[in-house]
Amino acid sequence: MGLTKTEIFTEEQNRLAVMLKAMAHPARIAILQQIIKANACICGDLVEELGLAQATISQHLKELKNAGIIQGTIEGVSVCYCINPTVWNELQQQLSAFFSTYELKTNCC
Amino acid sequence: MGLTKTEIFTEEQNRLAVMLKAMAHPARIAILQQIIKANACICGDLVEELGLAQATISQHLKELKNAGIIQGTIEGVSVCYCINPTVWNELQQQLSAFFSTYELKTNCC
DNA sequence: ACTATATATCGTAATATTGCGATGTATAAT
DNA sequence: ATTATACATCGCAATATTACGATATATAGT
Repeated sequence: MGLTKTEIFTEEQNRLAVMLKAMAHPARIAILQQIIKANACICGDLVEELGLAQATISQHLKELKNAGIIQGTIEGVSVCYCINPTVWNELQQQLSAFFSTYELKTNCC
Repeated sequence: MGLTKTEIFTEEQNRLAVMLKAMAHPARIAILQQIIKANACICGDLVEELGLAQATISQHLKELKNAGIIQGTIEGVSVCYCINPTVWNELQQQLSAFFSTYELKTNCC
């Protein structure tokens, strides 16, 4: 064993899990915050901002990109990363919907 | 290596990462959905609902409980699990705030 | 006390993640 | 063409996750 049984879950559950997993690391949360804060796209600045090696940051960026949360555009020597608005909004919607399904009721344990 | 460098991140970043990580698995998303749907708390029903072994479900429940997202109350032979309203709302607030920091601007890559 | 039921925990195998140094690749400048 | 800069990728070691069978624990009913 050791691998998730994706086949027994819905497409939606798997997709949400992938997105959340991409965000579920302090370094990647910090990267997203930095990208959002700088509005325009950043790249190697992240290596200096956070205290991680270049290879590590690059790997984290790849994971965020794979999940579709960010997008990178080559700009000369460097690469400019920014939020993917479509995916970002999609995720926001889905999470919002997910959280709002819960409603506190007294008859619980 | 192989372990996250939590010391270089803020308390908030680490906390959010822990919560998201707890939710970042299709089985645990399914479990949360089931718990919310059934409103009142469930337990071993989850084993039948999802197609996973009892030990596996128990482990997933433990992770959700460790993150504080759910809480379990012993009820005779069985254990009743339900959402922890405080943590749930906290997480909802934090995520909402996080997502709303982003605002689309044209001058991007 | 004995048995059934429900859940938790242990131990284990397979696989994934994290982080980094070293190295590759691709553009810009001289 | 050569060199510098910026990233990406490879390979590795340490650790974490996922899933499950087997076993422990704890309550309820007889």
